[in-house]
Amino acid sequence: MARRREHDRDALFERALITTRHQIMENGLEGLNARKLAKAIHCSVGTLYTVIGNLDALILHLNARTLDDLYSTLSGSLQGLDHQEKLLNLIQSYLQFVKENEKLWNTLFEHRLPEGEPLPEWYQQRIERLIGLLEEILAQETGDQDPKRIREWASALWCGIHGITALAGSGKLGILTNAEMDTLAERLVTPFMKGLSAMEMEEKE
Amino acid sequence: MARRREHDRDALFERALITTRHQIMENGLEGLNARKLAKAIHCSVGTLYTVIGNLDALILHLNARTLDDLYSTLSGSLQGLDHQEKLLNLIQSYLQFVKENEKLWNTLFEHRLPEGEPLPEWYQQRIERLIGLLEEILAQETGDQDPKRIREWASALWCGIHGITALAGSGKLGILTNAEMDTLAERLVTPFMKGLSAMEMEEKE
DNA sequence: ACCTGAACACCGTTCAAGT
DNA sequence: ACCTGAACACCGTTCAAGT
Repeated sequence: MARRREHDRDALFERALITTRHQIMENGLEGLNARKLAKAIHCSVGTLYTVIGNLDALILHLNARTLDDLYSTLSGSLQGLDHQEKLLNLIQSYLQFVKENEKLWNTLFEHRLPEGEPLPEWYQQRIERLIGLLEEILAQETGDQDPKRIREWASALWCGIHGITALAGSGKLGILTNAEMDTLAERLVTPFMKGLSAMEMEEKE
Repeated sequence: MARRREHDRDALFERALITTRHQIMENGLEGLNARKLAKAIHCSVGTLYTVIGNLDALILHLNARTLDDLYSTLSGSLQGLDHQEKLLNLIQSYLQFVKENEKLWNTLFEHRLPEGEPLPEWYQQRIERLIGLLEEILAQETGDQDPKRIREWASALWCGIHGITALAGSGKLGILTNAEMDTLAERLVTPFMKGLSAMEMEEKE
């Protein structure tokens, strides 16, 4: 019996998640609301809340899924490339994902937990897995052995690309420039990598 | 008579703006609300609305003021420096401003106009003035003459720094790294600039 | 003319009442 | 046991009614 109930609840949660995904893809995060969602999955608001806890938790699960999709896309895009191509390819795939999933990606950053609430472990791990992809490439590319420095470069570069997508996503990039995200990313990454190699060469002397 | 009324309305608007600023500095954007604000400036909600139009407009004016403060701070910090010091100084002053005005700075990006509404001219100009500071420095530093390319580098770098502050401001930087904003900025900017100079040298051959 | 605040149209979330 | 939806505590914004 308990098993049956569990299954029903899981199925309802899944329906809630998928419907949320659709609603956000169409109208963004601010188009989401509990009453509409309950109606769409054919249950009462009360039942919805017993299943999802609250809207924040639901959105967190949606975001985790978006991060999973991003990870699959990115790690897939690296298959069978030799290592010089990997970095630009990673970034290009990332930007393409952002463009194709604009509203979902915006939700990743528009949504904030109440002040002080930390992101749950299982959520943080999904982000770490992503930055791991970049660390690996940078370690290969630069030949640097210091994991702390690699992590800092990877974070800095990740932030850099994030800035481009964040401003684009909020419609504020157009004030700075007419350039596309891809152009800006190239303008940032190419000098950055060239500088890194130069620094490595100096160090070897 | 008309003059007198104008003055009263302007004074009330100013009080609304200052009080908003205080409320946001203490409780962030989501701590703001029309009823509390009206009470704090001793008028009814109705009167508040005749003066501010709506909350979006009020926040836009607050943000414009924050951008003005940032511009003063940054251009002041460049006075009397020789040109190699300027870039790192600009970025350091920027990061310090963000830290000292965390909630105001967050409001700059947390606040979004309703979908499709463009930012007003007078607001966009304040952003352009800021990017202008960076363009000037990059033009000096690289010696590059092409204004389009300078604008792209400036935008890319601005986005890069923005990414660091945006993730820090939303509490998500700590997932990537324990490094401080300053460290990350240095890790991004130093290779970037080194790469730019290397590219300029190659071009001259 | 101008100010007021009750009223409207929404929210997220809960819990007494029903089955 | 479980589901329901009215009810609570909020929002932003407006406008009939008062001065």
